[in-house]
Amino acid sequence: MVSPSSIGPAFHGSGHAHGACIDDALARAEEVCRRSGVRLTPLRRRVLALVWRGHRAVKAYDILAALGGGRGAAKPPTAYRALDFLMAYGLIHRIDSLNAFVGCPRPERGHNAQFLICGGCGEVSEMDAAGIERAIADRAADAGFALSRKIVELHGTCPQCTASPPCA
Amino acid sequence: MVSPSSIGPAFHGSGHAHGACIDDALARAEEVCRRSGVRLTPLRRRVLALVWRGHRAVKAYDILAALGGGRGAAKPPTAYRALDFLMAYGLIHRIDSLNAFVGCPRPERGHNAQFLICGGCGEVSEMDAAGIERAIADRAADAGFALSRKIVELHGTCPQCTASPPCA
DNA sequence: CACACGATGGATATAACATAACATGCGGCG
DNA sequence: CGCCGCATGTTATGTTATATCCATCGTGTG
Repeated sequence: MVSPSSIGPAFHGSGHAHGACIDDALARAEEVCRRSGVRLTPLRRRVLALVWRGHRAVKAYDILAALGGGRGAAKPPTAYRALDFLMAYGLIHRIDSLNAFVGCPRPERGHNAQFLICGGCGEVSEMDAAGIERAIADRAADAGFALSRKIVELHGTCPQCTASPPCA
Repeated sequence: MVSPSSIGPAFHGSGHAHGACIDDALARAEEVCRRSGVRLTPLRRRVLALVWRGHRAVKAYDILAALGGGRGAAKPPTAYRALDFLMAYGLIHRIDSLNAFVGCPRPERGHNAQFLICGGCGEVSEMDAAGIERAIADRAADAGFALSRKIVELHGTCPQCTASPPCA
């Protein structure tokens, strides 16, 4: 069985009980907000659940469309405000190279993150690889460069897609 | 003197003869195109020179505005097509986290690249740090992940800006 | 209660970034 | 010439993101 909240370059593939991933993410979010004294409002909760619809990065306008299901469609600021909030508390990450957002599997701790992004299935796997961070910190130090935000987005093909490309 | 085509995390600061950087970049581009049997047309040359206006990342619509100097203003596809061409031949890189483009100081060889991006002066410094590449390759291999595109964009503050922040 | 306030999010508009689809011009070549 | 291929121009539209202003709601306080 795949442990849904484990960290590392684990790709989930198509066969796992994803409901638990969503539930876990929401539970973690409740906890983070409780500790920070901020509110996980129904809207923010809904947006977080939408980001966690899968292990793929989700576009802001897809969120928006999903929100607006009924008649009065939701407007962009509604989605972006919720996404900004979730980012501020580390509950989601933005993947700049995709203009999209992905759930953070472990928002509870400040962490570094690198992303493996499969071009086949679209799955995004978050890592916190000490070796990569160290190499980056070393190089920045050599250059006298004070790091703030570190973006590492690695595109390629995950093991499942390498084994059996998604032809469907 | 600063060697304009040297590689490494060298920041140029404000005091260098930048004309030489532009001239060198154009000369390298001519050479790359000659070898590949493609044409560095006047438009492409102009766009490349505009990207090399400084060591900062340049936005597509700024290029566009600079192109449209005369009467019939240039349209977006004009700029994007030239930028796409320059990217295809490695003459410029796209900085995804800025939606902007920066000249490549050594297009002549296939290479990896990581970018140091100063939030103070905006200067972007391209590196090819073997240690970072190795750490990334190792981690991807552990995950059984076949890498294609590697994005490493490191935001922070360059030595010059750390020493004397650009208050002006 | 009346009021001020801060937080949330709805509404309107527009800015910023990017591409699709089709037309034109121009040089090379049979 | 007639055709092709490439580069560029033109028109329109799609996609992503933000600014600004306003309505609502809960809460603390006089």
